[in-house]
Amino acid sequence: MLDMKYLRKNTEEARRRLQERYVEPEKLDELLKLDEDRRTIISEVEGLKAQRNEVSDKIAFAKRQKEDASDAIAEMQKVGAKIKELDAKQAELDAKVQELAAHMPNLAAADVPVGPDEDANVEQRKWAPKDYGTRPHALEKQPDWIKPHWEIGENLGILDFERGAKVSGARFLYYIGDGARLERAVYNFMLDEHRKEGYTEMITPIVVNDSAMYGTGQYPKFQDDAYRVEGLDQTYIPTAEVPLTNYFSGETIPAEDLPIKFTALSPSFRKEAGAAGRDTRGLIRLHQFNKVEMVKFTKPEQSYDELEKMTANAENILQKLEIPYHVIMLSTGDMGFSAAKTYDVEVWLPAQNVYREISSCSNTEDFQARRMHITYRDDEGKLQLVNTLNGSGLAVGRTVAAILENYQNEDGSVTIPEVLRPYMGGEEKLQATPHF
RNA sequence: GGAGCUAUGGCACAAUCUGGUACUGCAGCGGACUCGAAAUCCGUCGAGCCGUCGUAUGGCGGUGUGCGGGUUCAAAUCCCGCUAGCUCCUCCA
Repeated sequence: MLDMKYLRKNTEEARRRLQERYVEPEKLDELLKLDEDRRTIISEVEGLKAQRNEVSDKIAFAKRQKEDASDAIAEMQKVGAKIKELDAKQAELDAKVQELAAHMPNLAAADVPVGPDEDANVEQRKWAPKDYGTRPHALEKQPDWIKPHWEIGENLGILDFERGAKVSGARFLYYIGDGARLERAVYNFMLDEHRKEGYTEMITPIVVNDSAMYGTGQYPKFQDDAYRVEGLDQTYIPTAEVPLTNYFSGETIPAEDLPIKFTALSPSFRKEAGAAGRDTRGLIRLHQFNKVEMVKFTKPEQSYDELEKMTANAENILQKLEIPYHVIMLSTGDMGFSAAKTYDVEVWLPAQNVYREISSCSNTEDFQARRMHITYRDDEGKLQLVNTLNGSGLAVGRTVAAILENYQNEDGSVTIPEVLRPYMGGEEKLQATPHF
């Protein structure tokens, strides 16, 4: 949620910054007009309420003195009717202002590249291991035996997309045997790494209420992509960002506790509305996937430093796994609704010869905190909104895909990255193990 | 799922039956006493949100007794709906 006072006082700047986010300027004009109408009504109705309060006191006093007050009561009946009418008008305007404001995305930070889509994103840095050994190399032509991860997984008998589709539908799958074990090793490794960095590990509700979805900005605009529980005002989370960030909703956090860092593994549910036909194979775009999430609550002056650190925490996972990636800064048109600035970490998938998003780290500044009313007291004792950040650390299924593709061998086996071996009972290789 | 009870400032509580300035204590803040502190005494204390005025510490007004409605000149109080917690029954890992 944007700050109405900012929009009123800095209208021209706001207009420009909203245009950067591809919001039509008319939306802002409409919002400000409604806001003005609303304030006019408030002034009017508050005057009447002040009058009513005053006269009611007099009536109370008169009654105590056993005097007659029927004239005043008759007069206040008229005032009361007028107040009721204006209250209703104000409620209507409040709802309209709320509706419009709730659909406005966050403003971009000053250094975010302006552009309509991913073509305007700007690469920040690239990383690759010093020694690839015999693995497919990010910078060289790929050998012709290289396979996409879904073929590797099916050949090894560790991924079953067909049964997933049979039992649930497209974009669902089973992990089997070593596949399930690998997924578990990956997210345990991630959680352990984040714990070392001071994140508090959480297990959160996977179903949340509407106000939580609204608080982080998924609602009201993106309801179509959510798995909503029929008959209840609850939703299967699209990311653990929702329960983690809403943990403090409505609360004032002691300033000395900031910054606070949470991490959680959770399944994430997305309908992927509008993605029909894209990435239909493999682990890239599923309706249900595991993700390790990072969330931070900070003071405003800390939040951009903490964004850099969070992105580094995501990168750390891929560096320890020794998988190539690059980091890009998203453009104003490609960023998510609540974000002021976003870094995507994209992992290299050799079989497709592309970088694919595996983490998205965003600073929402006070955009979510304003919706959720999360505050702290500054040095002067005044309440201020905290800043909230969120990032994947990392998408687990996509990490498994990256491991399968980057660590595949010509004989169809997959070498297990060294850091995962302690989590895999010391095993060094995934071999074909037909199960069922 | 059924029944009963509960929800008031940072904390603990009163006022609810019988509608009329939300009591008191603790904590907090300011002051007195003191070399200083404790104790004591005096004063102050509804966080936040909204509107408005002001360069501003802030003033004025509105709102604010879990949430949303209703009745009334006036609601913590009466009525309806909801949420959460507790107790019992039922069920369950």
